[in-house]
Amino acid sequence: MFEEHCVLQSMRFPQKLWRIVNECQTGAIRWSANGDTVLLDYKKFQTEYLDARRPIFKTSNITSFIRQLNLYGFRKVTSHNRDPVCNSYNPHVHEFLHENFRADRTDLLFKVCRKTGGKSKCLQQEITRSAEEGPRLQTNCVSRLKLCQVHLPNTSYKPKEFLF
Amino acid sequence: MFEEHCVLQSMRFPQKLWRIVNECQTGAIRWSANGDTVLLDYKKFQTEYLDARRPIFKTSNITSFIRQLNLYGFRKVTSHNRDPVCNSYNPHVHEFLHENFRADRTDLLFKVCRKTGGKSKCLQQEITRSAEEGPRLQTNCVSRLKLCQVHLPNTSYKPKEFLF
DNA sequence: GGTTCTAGAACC
DNA sequence: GGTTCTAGAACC
Repeated sequence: MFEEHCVLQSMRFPQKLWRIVNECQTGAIRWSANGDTVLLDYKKFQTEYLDARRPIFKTSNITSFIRQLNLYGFRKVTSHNRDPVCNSYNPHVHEFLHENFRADRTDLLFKVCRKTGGKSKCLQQEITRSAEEGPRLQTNCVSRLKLCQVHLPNTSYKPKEFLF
Repeated sequence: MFEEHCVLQSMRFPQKLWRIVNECQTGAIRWSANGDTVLLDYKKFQTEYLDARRPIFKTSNITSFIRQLNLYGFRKVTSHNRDPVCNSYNPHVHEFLHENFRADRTDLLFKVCRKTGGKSKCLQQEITRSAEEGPRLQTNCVSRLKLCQVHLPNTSYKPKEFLF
């Protein structure tokens, strides 16, 4: 278990995040029902994963963690197409989307990389983004509508297996 | 007490903040030992003053609260001239400085105003800042050195009277 | 005027 | 590559 913790610490941000989303059992961080976005409970996440006494990330600051998400291209999901878990009863839960950060898709994970000031190393990501954006979002909206009809509290995507 | 709460809600940010710094008894927010900066315990402050069930500010988000501080010209105090309370034993305590936000100086409070994109309404503040900056900081460093020698835990400036 | 999301820049 | 502080911009 101690060794496990050391492995986590040494990983890069996207890999570390993917691992944590899959292993967390408390709802601090989890996949949305579709498995294509991440649901983050700021309050729980701070307590469980940003505790300075047990450092997993180098910061204990939720703001710095959000900055990392943005630097890696995650975007907040707002407005009508949020996961139904993000409602007024769960004010601390926020949803983040990255085209290439999805449950069961470790094959895409290499495309999640840090945005740099100048030219990005994630060339492939840039190229494919515009082509995928349109249809994906459409599909997402339809499935979200269905979800809203049948949603039960705490329904969220359960990963089938851990690939790391 | 309920009425009191309504009054707080209707105040502008600097006045509201000044009031809270003076009335808070828990250490969530308080004056530094000198009374010229504000010590903010993110964790306690979130619980006590950003609770969505008892809204004082319109946000329950500590990040938005910090954005307000910055918009009004508060700056984080970093490096060696921090108040001794801001140490590794108090990881949630952060210190903020505004030239015109000080204990017992309500006469300066009108100069604490929102930075706008273009021209600021706080013309007087702009003019006096450069003249005051040098000597004030020097004095501050000396007194901080003394404080470091004699510092006792939880020592902080106690306001003499509430002027609102 | 207040809130939110994201990014710039400097630093480690 | 990660962290921190601050600001831009859009929105309410």
